[in-house]
Amino acid sequence: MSKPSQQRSTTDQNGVSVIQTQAHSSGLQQVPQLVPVSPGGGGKAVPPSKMKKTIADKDSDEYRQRRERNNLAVKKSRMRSKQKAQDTQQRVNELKEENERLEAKIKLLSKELSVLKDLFLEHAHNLADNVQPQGTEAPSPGQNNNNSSNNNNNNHKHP
DNA sequence: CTTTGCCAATCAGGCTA
DNA sequence: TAGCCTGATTGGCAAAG
Repeated sequence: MSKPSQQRSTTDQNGVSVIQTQAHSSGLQQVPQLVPVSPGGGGKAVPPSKMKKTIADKDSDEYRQRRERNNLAVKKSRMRSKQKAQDTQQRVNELKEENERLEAKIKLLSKELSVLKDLFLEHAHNLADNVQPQGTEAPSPGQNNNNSSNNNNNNHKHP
C-alpha cells in the first residue's frame, strides 16, 4: 500500500535514476554497501582495493538492479514466512479438533466398558448362585457322581 | 497500532581459478 | 580451498492506513 518512503527519486525513467537514500535519523546503520561494479559490466568481483572506488555508487544501474532484486527477494521471503506461520496455526487448530474428537471417543468407550463390566459381573453372580445352591455342599473330589439322570443346572453349554 | 516498502548487513550455497 | 556471486533472511526505519 504505502510506497516509496525513504527515497527521493528524480527521474527514474531511462536508467538514469537519482535516488538518494535518506540517512536514518538514528544513524545506526546505513554503512555503505560494497557494490562490486566491474567496468566492463562483466559482473565479476572487484578486488577489495578497487572496491572502495565503487562503494555505494547509488546512481549506477548496477546498484538499482541489485536493490530491485533484493526488494523482490525480501517480499518473497516475507510472504513465505507469513504463509508458514498461517500453515502452522492451521495445523494447531486441526490438531486441537482431532484431540477433542479422540477425547470424546475415549469417554464413549469408557462408558461402554463400564456397562459391559456390570453385565459381566451380574452374570457371574447369577452363575455362582446356581452352582452353589444355598445349604448344599459341593461333592467331595474323589466321589464321582455316576448318576446320569442327574440334572446339573450349569449353563455352560458350548455349542 | 499494523501494514507495507525500502535499505543494508549478513548468511548460505553454488561456482571458478 | 579461498574468493566471488547471488538469492534468502533479518533488523531497522519511515510512511500510509
